[in-house]
Amino acid sequence: MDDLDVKLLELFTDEPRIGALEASRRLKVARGTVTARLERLEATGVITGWAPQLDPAAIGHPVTAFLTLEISQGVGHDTIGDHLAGIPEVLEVCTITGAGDLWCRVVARSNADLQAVIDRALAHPGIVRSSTVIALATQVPYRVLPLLVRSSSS
Amino acid sequence: MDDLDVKLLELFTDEPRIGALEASRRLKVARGTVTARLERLEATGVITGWAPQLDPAAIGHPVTAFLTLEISQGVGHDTIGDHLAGIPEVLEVCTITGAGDLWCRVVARSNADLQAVIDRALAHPGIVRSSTVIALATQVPYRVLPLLVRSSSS
DNA sequence: CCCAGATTGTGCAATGTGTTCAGCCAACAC
DNA sequence: GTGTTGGCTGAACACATTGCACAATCTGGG
Repeated sequence: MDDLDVKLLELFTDEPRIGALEASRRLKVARGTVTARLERLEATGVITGWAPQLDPAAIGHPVTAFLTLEISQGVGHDTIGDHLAGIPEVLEVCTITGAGDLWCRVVARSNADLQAVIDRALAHPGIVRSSTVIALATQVPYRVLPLLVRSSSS
Repeated sequence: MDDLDVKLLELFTDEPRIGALEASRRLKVARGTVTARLERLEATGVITGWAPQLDPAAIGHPVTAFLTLEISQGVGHDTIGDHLAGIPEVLEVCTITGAGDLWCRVVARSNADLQAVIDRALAHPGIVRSSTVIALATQVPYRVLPLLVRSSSS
């Protein structure tokens, strides 16, 4: 994870559709080096994928909310996780610190639809309490790159 | 946004490095159709980018936490947003419902480092209160595709 | 019925990819 | 010092893919 790796990732983040050859020209290295570096970054898990990023808002789900769920004692997190994974509007689920808690990101077509989504999410006897906050605006869109640029030492 | 669009997105999510030609073979459509569809999906904002996905854990930041910040009256969200945007470990910031609140996702090298990151995030006079939860495990990794598969009507 | 827009299949030149090769250099162990 | 290893380079090659343009066909709505 040296300077070249960081430059590569910056370049491919800015202009993902350039190929190995064009990247090698920009960075003034051999094409094989670009290929090898990218392979290594994928092998070490730094690059987890090249899938296209999709915008839930653009496919009719402009409402985002965060749910915090409290799970009853004795019910596995995985049980609830599987339940939530079955709901398409649930985009992400994490276990968090606290008394057996889960956090999840959900989206919906409207505030009314959000209610329905939440109802579906909560329709599991293992969930004893929940709280919801609605995301109003994105101040900083999800990003990872700044981490790299600063700490290219790792 | 019809069935073909969904199949295209599924295909490119599963195997992003296949090209237009290979995709056209798999879906049994003309290459030009694949190209045109992808261009349209990008133009309409459904596909927001093709950047490689990076794993913060793989670059030395395995600790994830969610902060909820309460902002003092009269201080703009943007002010705090800019402050937070300047911190590389802050990966995402949203305004949320509630009394002038912000939510953010931060990562850190360790629990000790997390403390330092949080201190930096809170080092703004406009922030009057905060709470932190640490993400322990990912039950459902971030995804969008299930939304499409179900609601390909939109 | 007619039309605009989408899709198709085709062809070609230009470009990029996968692969391999030998040569070079720095770091390292002995 | 010597030898070895690993990474980078520049080059070559066959092959696949892309960008672009074209006319033909299909399809849904006015």
